[in-house]
Amino acid sequence: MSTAETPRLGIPDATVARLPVYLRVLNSLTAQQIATVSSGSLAAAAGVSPSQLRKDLSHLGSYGTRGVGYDVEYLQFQLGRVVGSAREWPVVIVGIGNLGTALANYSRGFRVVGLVDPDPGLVGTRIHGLAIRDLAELEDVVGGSGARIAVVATPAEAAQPVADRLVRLGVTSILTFASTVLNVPGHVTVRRVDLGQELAILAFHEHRRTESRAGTETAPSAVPALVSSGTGNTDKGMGA
Amino acid sequence: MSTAETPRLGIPDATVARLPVYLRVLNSLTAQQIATVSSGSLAAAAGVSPSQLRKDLSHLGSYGTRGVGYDVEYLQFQLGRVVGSAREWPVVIVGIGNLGTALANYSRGFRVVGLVDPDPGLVGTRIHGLAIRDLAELEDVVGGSGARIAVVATPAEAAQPVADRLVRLGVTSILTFASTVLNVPGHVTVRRVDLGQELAILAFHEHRRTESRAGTETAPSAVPALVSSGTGNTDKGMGA
DNA sequence: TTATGTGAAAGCGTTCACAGCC
DNA sequence: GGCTGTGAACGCTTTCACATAA
Repeated sequence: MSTAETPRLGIPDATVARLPVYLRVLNSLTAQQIATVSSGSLAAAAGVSPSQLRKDLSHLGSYGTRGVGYDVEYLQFQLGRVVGSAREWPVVIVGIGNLGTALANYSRGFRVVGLVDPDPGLVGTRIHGLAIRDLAELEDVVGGSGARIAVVATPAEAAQPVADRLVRLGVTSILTFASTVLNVPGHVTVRRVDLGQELAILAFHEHRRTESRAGTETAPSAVPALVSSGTGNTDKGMGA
Repeated sequence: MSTAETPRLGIPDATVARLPVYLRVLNSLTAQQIATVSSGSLAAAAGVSPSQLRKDLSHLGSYGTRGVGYDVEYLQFQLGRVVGSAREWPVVIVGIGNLGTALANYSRGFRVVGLVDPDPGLVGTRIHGLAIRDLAELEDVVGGSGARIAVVATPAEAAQPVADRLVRLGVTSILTFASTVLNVPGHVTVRRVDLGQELAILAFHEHRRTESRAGTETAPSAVPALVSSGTGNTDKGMGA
């Protein structure tokens, strides 16, 4: 063990969830031809505190230069290596409604290799040159592409059966938009994004606001704000 | 202050994020004409542990009956009251691409009162009877509807200017799908859903899996699984 | 002097275990 | 007996403060 080339397994989940954000900011910095960046600026752009950014990066290794900052390109490379975004993962999308279509048009960091939908009127349609295939051929599509990541953008009632088939086909990562909770074996990673739920959470915050405006005898107290701008800088001070 | 009718301000954010899930399960139980439910069943259906469900509900009040469980309809009512889903919040959607359209078709617990897009080819088109209006008229649309919740489903570069205008119009809750981090005043709640990022996180997990399969000299160690099925029941035991 | 990297402390969230009530 | 409600323990995440290096 000479130079610390070890990315070290065991990165906290919370950190993993933020790495793609950092990577995106770095991409934007590269586009602006910015070669070096400090933890303060990078953190501000990513909407986190500088110390959190440094702690996050420290889990991957020491890729910065003290007194200077981070070399954008190098850090970008290292992050890309860890996140796996460097390699483009094959992804299969099940359910080509508005949401599925939106995903199909995405193509950063991964490659859509399969589109599946049960609607006969949709089967055969092409998105970016890729034809939509029938749900019955799911086994073929997944098996043929070797995809391990799948997106479930079907109605709620279809989600679980589809997930079961996906898991049987060797899929180990699922992104679902269905409002139901998917039941999968422990070795499968599921991420659920529920648009209705996101709005319901916002509704709660509005509800709380109007309630406190009605003003019972509870202290007014400043609203904490779940996610605000990254203005609450800590550390020592912040560079302009 | 006699009976505990106080929903108590200061519910943990993590709990707030789960309440809509519980509410959805309760709706489904009502549809099945089920009158009573235990924390165990409800938790299983929601994909959380029974103790977590009970703790979550305990923040709202004591709405269950010991030895029996929860009255579905009553709990549904109380949860709806807290979440604010009972009242249908007016929502404005900016950016009517595939994502915006998907949102526009949603209509549970809130009411879409405005659709806005800069594309002249789209302006005038109706979704569920509501006409898409030009981005230039955003002030009119938001002001006229009194909406406090807005969805930003625009390309990344348009998100910040749109958010600025929304905030100026009195919007205090924003759901954004743009990959950039929105800069807003502290009193505004922002929730960001980045589809590309969700996939990037899954890609990381796949990356980690294949890496540990390649097996460097690091200990193999069982993969933790970020989100699995709720099979890991704790408490005492689990019913069927 | 600057800005990173990191132990230590503080803050949250989840799980446990059991008291309390039906 | 059964199941809820909840203090206490535990573990994870974030923040702080400073040692470290250019």
